[in-house]
Parts: sequence; structure tokens; C-alpha cells
Amino acid sequence: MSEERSLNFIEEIIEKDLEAGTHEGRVHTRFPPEPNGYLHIGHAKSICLNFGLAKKYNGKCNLRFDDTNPVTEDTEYVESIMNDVRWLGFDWDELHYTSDYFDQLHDFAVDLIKKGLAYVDDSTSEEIAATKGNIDRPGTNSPFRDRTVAENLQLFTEMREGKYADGEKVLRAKIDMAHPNMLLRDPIIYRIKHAHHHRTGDKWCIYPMYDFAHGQSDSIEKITHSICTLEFIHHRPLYDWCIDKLGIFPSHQYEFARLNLNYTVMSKRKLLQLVNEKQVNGWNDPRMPTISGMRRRGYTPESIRKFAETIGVAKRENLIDIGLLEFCVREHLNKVALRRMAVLDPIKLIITNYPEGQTETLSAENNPEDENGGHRPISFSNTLWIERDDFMENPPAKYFRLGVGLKSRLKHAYIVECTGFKKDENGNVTEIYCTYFPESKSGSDTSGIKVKGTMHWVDANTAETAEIRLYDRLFKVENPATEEGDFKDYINTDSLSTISKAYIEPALKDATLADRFQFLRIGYFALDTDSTADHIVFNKTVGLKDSWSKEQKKG
RNA sequence: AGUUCUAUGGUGUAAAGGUAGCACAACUGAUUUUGGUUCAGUUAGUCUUGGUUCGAAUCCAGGUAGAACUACCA
Repeated sequence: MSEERSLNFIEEIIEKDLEAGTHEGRVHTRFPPEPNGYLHIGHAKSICLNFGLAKKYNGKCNLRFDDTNPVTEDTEYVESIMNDVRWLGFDWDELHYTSDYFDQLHDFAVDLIKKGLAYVDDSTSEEIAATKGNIDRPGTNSPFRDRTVAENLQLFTEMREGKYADGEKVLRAKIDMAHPNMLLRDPIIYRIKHAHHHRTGDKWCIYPMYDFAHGQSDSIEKITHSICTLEFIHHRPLYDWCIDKLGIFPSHQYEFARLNLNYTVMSKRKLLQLVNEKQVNGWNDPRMPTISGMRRRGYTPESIRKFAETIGVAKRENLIDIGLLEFCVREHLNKVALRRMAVLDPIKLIITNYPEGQTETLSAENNPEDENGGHRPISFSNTLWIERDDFMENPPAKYFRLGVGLKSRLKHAYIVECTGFKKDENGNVTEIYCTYFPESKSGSDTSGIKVKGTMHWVDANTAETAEIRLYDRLFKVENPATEEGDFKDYINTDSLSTISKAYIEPALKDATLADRFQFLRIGYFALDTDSTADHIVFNKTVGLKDSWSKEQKKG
């Protein structure tokens, strides 16, 4: 029995097409972002789908920048998008820009005019909206609807030549002002914009609308399966209309449900707002659902691809638990992350029976999940940093770490027994004292002592320091987009907390941006791009599963 | 109100007329020098009402619920 995964509905369509010999068995998809923002995890789903389908069916996938609106688009976004797609592990077969087709698209418009299927309209935008009708009321014909072909040709030429100001005239398709689908009520297909385009410069002052560019671009590239999200479903009749009237290659559009993740927002408009209003520190802020944000936070391409595969592809609206993404991240990081020790909230532990000034070097495995992971040396002395919450003055039952009289193991080192502690005048514990059992050394333990708890630690004599940034969900509610009022009212103001001085083991000093670490018992961490040789900065990628805090919450 | 789309455990997603399965989450337990990992197990689902059929998540009809559409954005 083969491990065959069931097909999603798009794969079913493709396999049916393959069987029927449609397009000579060719599968050609495309990923068509508009370069007006950074890519987010929702785009990642689409990228994995489109490029994944091409790979699975031995086909091709293009990257096409849908750049028909010069006022919002920028090469900065083009660069970031290419970078993100490559980082995710995909490479396009062809790179295109809709703007490369402007000449052809213009000729298509002329063709439509000649066929009597398009006309130049002098109405204002308000007039066009007013005569469009309503969802349950038909629209009315524009007074300019019956201009002659010759007149339309002349006017459209003048539009292109820059004779008119923005908004003075538009070119509309002549379809049906009473159509139940609003998009077919003589949609605008060309508008005047005297704007500088990031690629074509000042060559054009008229630009095609999405509906007059997308399907034709697919057709020009001989795309067989044009996959987009559900909100474009109403556009499909128009997509088909253009291809049909123009008599060009019949690309076909299929729609799937976009990804929604809880506790975040996924619209470029909202994300741009967060960036512009400095609610976050740029598009690649580690709290952002952008690919660049996740990369900076320490997520891996493997984990994002696995996530995309796990959530599946269907046509019903969904709201995926962010926990599933985090699961995929942990799952991959568990296999590849180097284990290291770091103490985020330090308190001093003094071993009273370990000779002052003595040090020894212990061996610590780099990754228990990887047989070939090797070991590293770590130093040990009588003064260590341990985590503040690994000690309790009045420990409850089932607490496995330190409290006076309790024993616990120092990972990779010895078992210690807590003998006392010191408080300052404010009642805060400042030092913890313990004795160690020399014969309990890790790997050669002959002490016979059994302990349930193990703690991480860092030798105070050799420790380095680092800044650590911890992240929480960006929003306080599951779905800020559907909440009453402004989505920004639901921002979690505690989504970033910074630890300015944590103690880390010396091996971490050489970390690079490509490294992934597990700080033992805490979580997964990656170097931040702000990090320098003198000031090391780590991001917490995601925490370890924590069944102790769960236990505590139960009370 | 019109049109279009959708409806399966808490969340996702399978089952193409024949045992409702998988993943995450939750909960037990075992293992563990990370309260991590791993392993074993438990809880929990076909929107509703009819119809067709020996048999319906699946086919048909009617409800109900949710979403999308009325930008010179994509």
C-alpha cells in the first residue's frame, strides 16, 4: 500500500485534465503578487500551492508581478518578494511583469473597440457609480455607450496620447448594465493615470485595470491553471469573457479559500498601517505574519512548507490556530536546533563544597535528536547562574527543582542539594546555596541518587551576556478583522518584551544568522539582524511545550 | 432583496452510495539527565427537515447559517 495523500480539489481538476489530455498534458501555474507590500504567510500558502503543483505534475510555475497600478507599486517590494519566494525554497520558471504586456494589452483594448465591445466614457467616477445600479437594482446605460467605433478609436488614442487629465475619460467594456453580477455592468478596463511607473517610466498615461490585465497575462503565458483566492470568484465570468471575445489562449481560473490565522491580521492594507503607524518595527518585525518577519524571528522554510501542506486546500472559509504553525516550527527545530544553555532571569547559585577558584570542563551534547551532532565543552565552577523560578522558598508538592532540602540535577553536571538562601532588605532572594555530590557527575554517576528535576545553568566565570527579545501574539482577540471598531484597538501592547541582560554560554558568542538554537528548557532562539559582536541579540522563535505551567494553571 | 460560493469533532482536512479517517488542540499513562522529545491510549463530528435507496456525509427537494460581490485597488 502506497502512502498516498488524498488529493485536494485542485489536484483532482488537474488530474482530470491530464487524463483528458487538455493542453497536451501541460501544467503551468503562476504566482502573481502585486508589488505593493511584503508577502505574508497567506501568500506562502499560495506559493506552496502554485509552485508545489508545478513540481508535482512536472510542470512550470511563473512569478509574475501584477504591476498595473503605478501609484502603489515599488521596486522595493519587487526585491522583497523575489527574496521571500527564494527563501521559501522555490524558483520560478519564468519571471514576468504585467507591465511587459502593456503594448499587447493596449492592442487587445483596440481590438475590443473595433468589435464594438468597448467604449470611451466621459462620465465622472461618481456618475459611473450612480448608474451602476445596486445589488437588487439594475444599472442604466451611459449616455456615451453608443459612440461609434471610429469615435471610440479616436478618443482612446487621445487618451493614450495624454490629451486628457486623470479621471476625465475611461474605457469600458460593453457588456450588460443589468447583469446580476455587478462586475459585468460595463466594467472599466482602462483608466488615465499620469503617474510614473516603476518599470515603464513615463511611457504610458493609461493603465489597464486588473480585470483587463490578469486573464490576458495568464493567456499570454499559456497558463493552464490560474489559481487565486475565493474573493475573485465573481471575476471569473469577466476573466472568461475577455478571453472569449479576444479569442486568445483559454487559461482557466480556479479559486480556493485564503488562509486566515487567529490573533493576527492578514490584509496588506492593515499590515501597511501597522508599519506606517509604527505599531511594529517595519515589515519584518518578528511579530508580523510576513515571511520576512517570520524569517527574522527564526522560523524555517521547511516549517512553513510543512504548515502549508498540513492546512490543506479547500473552498471553505477557515481560521487556523496559530498553534498549528508553532507546532510545525517546533517539529522542525527539534530536529535541527543546537542545544545551548542560557539563563534569562538569573539568580546566583553558590556550591559551598566546591573549591573556590576551581574549574572543570564538562561535555555537553549538541543535539540529542542527532547522533552525529557531537559535543561541546562547557565550563563549571562553584558560582553559577540559574533561572530564578528554578528555586522556590515554599515549593509546592510535585515541584522538582530547588527549595531548601530539595535535590535537583544541573544538566550535564552534578546533582546538588539546596542548603539555604540569602535575601536582601526588600525580601528578595539574592543568592542560593547548595552542596554538590562529587560522585554524581553526568555520564559517570555512581551516587545512586535519583532526582526528578534537571536545571540548566551557566558558569558565572565564563558567561557572556545577550539581549533577548520575547514575543507574544500581536492581537488580544482571535479575529481582529471581524471585531467591532478599529482592528488596532485590539493590539496586544505586551507583544514584545526585552531582556536586556541574559547570561549565555560562551559557545553562543559565535552564533550566525543561519544558526538555530534550543535554549534548554526554554525554547527555540535565533540571532536577530540587530545583533553585533559587542551586543548579541537573540529572538525567541517559539517556546518549548510547557506542561509544568499547564499543571500550575490548573491550580 | 439579487447573484455566487460554502457547511464533517474545539480547529483544520479526508472519505467520489458500503466500517466517518488523519493532523493539531485537550485529557490519561509510560519513557526521559530538557516538566522538551518519543511512545501508548482517551474524549469529541456529518447544519436541519423530508425524499430516493437494501444502504446517504455523499444523490434529490425545501429550510437554516456563514461568506463574497455594488473601488478609475489587486
